[in-house]
Amino acid sequence: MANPTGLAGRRSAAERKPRKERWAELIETATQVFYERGYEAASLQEIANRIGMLKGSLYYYIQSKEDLLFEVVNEVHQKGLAVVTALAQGPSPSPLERLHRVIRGHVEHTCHNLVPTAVFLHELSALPEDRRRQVLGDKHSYQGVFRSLIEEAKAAGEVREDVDPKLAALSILGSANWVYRWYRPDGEFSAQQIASHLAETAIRGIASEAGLASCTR
Amino acid sequence: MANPTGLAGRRSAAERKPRKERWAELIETATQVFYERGYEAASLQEIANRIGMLKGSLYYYIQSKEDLLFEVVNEVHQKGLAVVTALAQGPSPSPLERLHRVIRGHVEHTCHNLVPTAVFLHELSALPEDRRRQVLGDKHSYQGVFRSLIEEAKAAGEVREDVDPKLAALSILGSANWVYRWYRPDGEFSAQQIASHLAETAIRGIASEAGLASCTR
DNA sequence: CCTACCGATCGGTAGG
DNA sequence: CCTACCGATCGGTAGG
Repeated sequence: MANPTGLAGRRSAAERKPRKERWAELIETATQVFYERGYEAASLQEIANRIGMLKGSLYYYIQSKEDLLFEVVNEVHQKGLAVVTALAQGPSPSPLERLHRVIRGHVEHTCHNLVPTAVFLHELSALPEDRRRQVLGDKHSYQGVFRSLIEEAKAAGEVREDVDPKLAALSILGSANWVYRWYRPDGEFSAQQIASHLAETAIRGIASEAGLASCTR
Repeated sequence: MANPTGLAGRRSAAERKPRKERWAELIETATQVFYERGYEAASLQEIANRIGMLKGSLYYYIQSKEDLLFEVVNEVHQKGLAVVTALAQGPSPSPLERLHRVIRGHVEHTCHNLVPTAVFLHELSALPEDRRRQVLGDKHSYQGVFRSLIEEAKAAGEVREDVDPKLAALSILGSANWVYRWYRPDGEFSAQQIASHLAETAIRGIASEAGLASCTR
């Protein structure tokens, strides 16, 4: 480390960065500290230290510590949801193929945005209920994307009759989300490898014989 | 509530309970408070209040707050592991059938012990590394049970050749563990329903044609 | 953004 | 287990 004290050192006013730039730096640092310590255990003091600012000065940018968590969590949720909905709407021979693509995309996005995703999945519960709902939206948007695809596939006869779409959606989302707990960029499995495996087994788990036959992978 | 202040009220020395009884009450209360607030946000003050004791008096039973988390987390982990290993070793026509049973048992155990399980899965990371390892053991015991069964099934030709047992184990554990995030005792799905679904889809996800045929459910 | 604070609460302890 | 504490740190603020 260039700075063994962990303090970035305060700058003179002349070095002040543009507000937008500072804000981005602040969010990035907060994400990292929340990831390492957990939201509750993370202190504004440490965040301030890392960006070379006094703790009180953070309030030039925020109204409360909670604002930081909200921002971090909201940002990654929007991004992830965008990825997943885009893939779900794309063209494809069959709903089951689209589901396959959505799972892959979701898992790869998780792996490539491990730190903010982990904060989202682990610390969302630290937000008060109203702000949590503000992030998630009134609908179960994420779950809804998966569920709709499964319903569609079921209507097309590609999914077994005894499969409950909501239960299946929760199950698939679970195996996918859990990835943040064990994936490591330098680990033995690549993001693509994990994404492919999860998508493949999830599809096989719910597909009817007809559905399985229609997937030519 | 019988006591609207949230304080249980202190007892006279004559009402002092046996140490073992008090200890059990303490652990149970700590589990609940950790569940509701998260470990970091939970205060010893609140735990003490709920059992009608002064905060300082807790140190008659513990050396640190961390002791409480360790105890809670260790207890439920041992119990869960016992359930799963017992089921894995039981008699059965095929390894895949045993895996089916293990997944069901694991999920039902999770649902029936939702609060301590949630604390285990969510707050384990709040323990320092050495005590975390002390809980989990040096081996990945949980993951190992699932992985071994999958390896066995693969050797018996019941699992597809292209399935990586470790990846499959992590995937199945993920969908099962995630249940603590959405299962509610009064929700629309029963523990048995969820357990059956997860087991069924997980098996179908990895089974070979021969393996699928050998499972007559 | 810094200076200079504050009240509240936290985990924990000595001594009985 | 209670009495009676303590130092540290926390999130947050007034004023510039």
